[in-house]
Amino acid sequence: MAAGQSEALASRLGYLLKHVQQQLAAVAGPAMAPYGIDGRQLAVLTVLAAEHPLAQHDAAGRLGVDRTTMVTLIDELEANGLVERHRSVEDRRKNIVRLTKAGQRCLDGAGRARDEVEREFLAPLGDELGQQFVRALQILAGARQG
Amino acid sequence: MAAGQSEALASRLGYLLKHVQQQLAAVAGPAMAPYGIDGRQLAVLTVLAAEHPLAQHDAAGRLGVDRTTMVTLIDELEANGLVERHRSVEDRRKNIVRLTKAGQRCLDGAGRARDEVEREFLAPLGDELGQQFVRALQILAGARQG
DNA sequence: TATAGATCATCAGTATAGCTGACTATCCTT
DNA sequence: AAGGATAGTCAGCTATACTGATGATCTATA
Repeated sequence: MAAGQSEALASRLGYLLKHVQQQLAAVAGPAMAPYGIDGRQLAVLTVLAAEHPLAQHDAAGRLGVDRTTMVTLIDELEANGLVERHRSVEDRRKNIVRLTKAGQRCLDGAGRARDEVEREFLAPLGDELGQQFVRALQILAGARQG
Repeated sequence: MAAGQSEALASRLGYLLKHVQQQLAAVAGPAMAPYGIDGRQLAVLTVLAAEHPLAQHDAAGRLGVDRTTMVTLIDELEANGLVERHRSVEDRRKNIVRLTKAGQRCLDGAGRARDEVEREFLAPLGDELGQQFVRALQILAGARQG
């Protein structure tokens, strides 16, 4: 436990989660920067690559973000040529969002960078505790959804 | 893993941390509400009770928040009569912040409520994994500070 | 077939958290 | 006494994310 921190907060879940998340963001941001995207945009590319085709609305659901937030997110990605919007032919209310070639390349590079950052980030835990940590997060993320 | 979520993000640290934190906040908020404070304000009360007397600047350091954010935080707590500002006699630049009687009562009640929320939140992990999870968070929070 | 209700994307406006930079008052060093 | 550092405050900015309204489209049902 380093300089400024408080002993009294060391076991407060909210405090710990917030600060661990901030620290991850602090190292992940610079790692993504060379690819011209941030973590949220990479997450969008990731779900688009995994599940295809995907409407904006469904992508928002996968990521747990608001529909209006997704509009902005896709706007940015589209402006950078990483994704394309296409009106769905089956349901013309929907925008199908597709990765472009450049989007796929960006995902490949930035995805690798992210994986490397995550590995380094978890390194202080060692192998076993690191895996238990991720498993615990998965359980907690799943336990109260929807 | 519930309805809307993406398989592809299940192992992404940033995604998991963000959503677990949001879910904790979603249950912690209502639990604090009866005491008229939120999680950030409770954190302030907690460090003030643990370490005493504490200047605003030092409290900000303990919590890892900006000095200007602390001004607002203390403003709110003071307006509700939970803390008092006093100019330090040794160093008249500093505001010593003290819990009032009401602040102590609030901390007692809200602190218990928070502890209960945290216990319930971690319950899906079981005893052992829950403890490993908290230990992992403490290591990660400490590993890269300052 | 006509109509009512739901869904999807978008936009404008709003709220909040957190920051930077400027300012004042005070302290410390020389 | 003077210069530089520190503590608190404030105004203003940015990022994030929400609500509510709107238009287009789909679905169900009478």
